[in-house]
Parts: sequence; C-alpha cells; structure tokens
Amino acid sequence: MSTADRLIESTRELLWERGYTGTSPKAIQQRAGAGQGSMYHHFAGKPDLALAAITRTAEDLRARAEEHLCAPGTAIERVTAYLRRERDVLKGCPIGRLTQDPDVMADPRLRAPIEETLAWLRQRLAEVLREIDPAPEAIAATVVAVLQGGYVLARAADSVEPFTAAIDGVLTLLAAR
Amino acid sequence: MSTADRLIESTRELLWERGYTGTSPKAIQQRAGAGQGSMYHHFAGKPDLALAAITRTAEDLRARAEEHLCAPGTAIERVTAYLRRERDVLKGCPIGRLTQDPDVMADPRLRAPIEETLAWLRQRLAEVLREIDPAPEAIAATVVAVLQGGYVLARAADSVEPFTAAIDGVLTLLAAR
DNA sequence: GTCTATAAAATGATAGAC
DNA sequence: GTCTATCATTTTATAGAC
Repeated sequence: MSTADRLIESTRELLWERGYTGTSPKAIQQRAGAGQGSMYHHFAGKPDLALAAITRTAEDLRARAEEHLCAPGTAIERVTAYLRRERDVLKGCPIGRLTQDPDVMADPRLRAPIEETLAWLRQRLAEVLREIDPAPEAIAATVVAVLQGGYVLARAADSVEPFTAAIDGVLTLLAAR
Repeated sequence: MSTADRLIESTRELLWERGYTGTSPKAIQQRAGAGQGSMYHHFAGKPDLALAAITRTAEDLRARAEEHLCAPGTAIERVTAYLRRERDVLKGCPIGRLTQDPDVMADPRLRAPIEETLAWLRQRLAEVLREIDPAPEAIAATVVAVLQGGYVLARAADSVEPFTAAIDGVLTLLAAR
C-alpha cells in the first residue's frame, strides 16, 4: 500500500473513531507511519485528505448495501438481510456520524458525498420496498432512520441491544403491514 | 441570569452546535460575556462545565417529552403528538449528538446522563405503547431510533423533509399494526 | 468574583535540506 | 517523495492583581 493510500486509510479510521474536528493531521501521520512533509506532499491539507477518505468510505458503504439489496429473495428478505448483516454497531455509521461535524457540513465538498450517499440509500430502499407498497418513500426513510438512530442508541448504551431491538421492531411492523 | 448560569447556557448552545471537542473554553466565555478567570472561578474546567450543561439539557429533554407522553388521549395520539411536536430538526438532538463525541463517551460522568436519558425515553415510550401491545419494548426502541435517525437524515439533506418522511413512515406502520 | 498576564502543549501548516 | 526545522494560532489552563 502506498503512502498516499495509508494516509487515506488512517484518515478513514480516525474520522470514524473521532470525527473531523477530533482528528489532527499529526494523528493521521502517526497512524499512517508518515511524516508531515509526506502528508503535505500528497494532499493540500486536512480538508483535501478528508475528502479522499470520505469519498472512499461512501463508495464502500454503497457497495456493501447493494450486495444485500440486489440479492435474490423477496423485498422483506432483502431488507432484513441488509439490516441484520454484520456491523460494527458500537462504532456507528462512518457516514452518518459526520453529519454531527459542523466543519464537515459547512464545507460543500465534504458535505456532498454524505448527502448523496444517504439520499441514494433512501432511494434504493424505496425501489426494493415498492414490491410491497406503491408509495414506499416514507417507509424507506423510516428504515434508514432506524439504522442511523439504532447506532446512536447503541453508542449511548454501550451495547448492541438497543440497535437490535430497534431493527427487530421495524421488521415486526413491516411484517404486520 | 448569573454569570454561572450564562456560562452553562452558552455551553449548552455550543455543545449542541459544535459538540464537545469543537467547543473551546474561550468560545464559551465569549458567548457568555465572561472572562477566563470568571469561568475558572465557577467551574473546575471544561469537563465540569460540560457536565452542568449536559445535565440541564437532559432534564429539559425529559420534561418536554413527558409533556406530550402524559397528556390525555390514546397511546397512538400521545406518541404522534410527541413525534410531531415542534423541533429544531436541523440542529439535531442535543443529547443524541453527544454520542458521537469520543471524549464525552470516554468520561463516565459525562456519559451517564446521556445513557440514562435515552434509556428513560425508551422505557417511557414502552409504557405508553403497552396500551396497544403487551411486549412494546422493541417498537419503543424503533420509535426513539426513528427520531434520532431522522435528525441525521435531515442534517445530511439540510432539509426537514427526510425527518418528516421517517416520522410519517413509522406512524403509518404503527397505525396498520 | 472578575480581570489581565503568562504559559505549556497541540493544531495546522510552510520552508527547505536531502 | 520524505525528512526535519520552524512558525503563527488556538487550546486549556494557572497566577496573581484588583
């Protein structure tokens, strides 16, 4: 892996763990095993590096969601597989957490991939759920919100239990509909 | 309002807007119109002031939830009133947002009011929803998660629309159950 | 109680040698 | 490309006068 790649991967990890404001160039360099000069040679600065990291994380999120959403099975089976797939629940959503970072949301370039990724996810879930409902947009928003909110509850409780309960609850409601 | 009160209120605002890591003592002092010496006279430091601010915000959140949850009406009417009450949707949840702040979650004293508040909310919603379901715990977790996740989607989109859609979706599912 | 002065450390970079 | 200075600013306080 090249130095530039190691810098991006270190930034992805630190943005996930500590957010943008909580992540210093120095911490990125140390985790990547690179010096200051090296980082500023490959990237213009912290925002530039963050953009590379966020873009890669966003692509990753879409690809892994699509794996389950385009699989064979009924709409409910595919949504259930997506919601119940293995996750680092206590780490939260690497994209959703960035919505709480005011410096990220204030920068249109950093903000765009976050906005687009969550909009894509809503729209993609709506396509799948159209199989069981002619106007599934609101329910698709609910499903994405349960996921994002489930992470929040799990982090607050330091336990996956509230996350699992929230997912179980929405799947129960979907099944009874 | 006393200087100590102004410091606490300024901290509450800044924690909501910028989180713990993104809020400096200097910013708190400026917003409160107080000098450094004044702040350190009333509070031991940033964590001590944050604890006072978070405690007050947590109490406020509970009181305003309880207003709707203990009102007259059916369970669905009370939950609907709570979910649809007026909110600063684009600012997000002042308690839930702190779950993304690693320095807050690493400090047991700061973390406790967040954990307790969201656990209380789940439990309180479960009590209300027991009217329509003998085992409402999972659905209560879903409702709280939709709220927290709705804030995330709204901030990502810079629009209240996804929040409103997510709430509408879960209320539709609850009504059809 | 509030103010100003001081300060060690971290932050986010730039400069220039190699 | 990578490294080691160097640097202005911010952060998070402490000290002591008033």
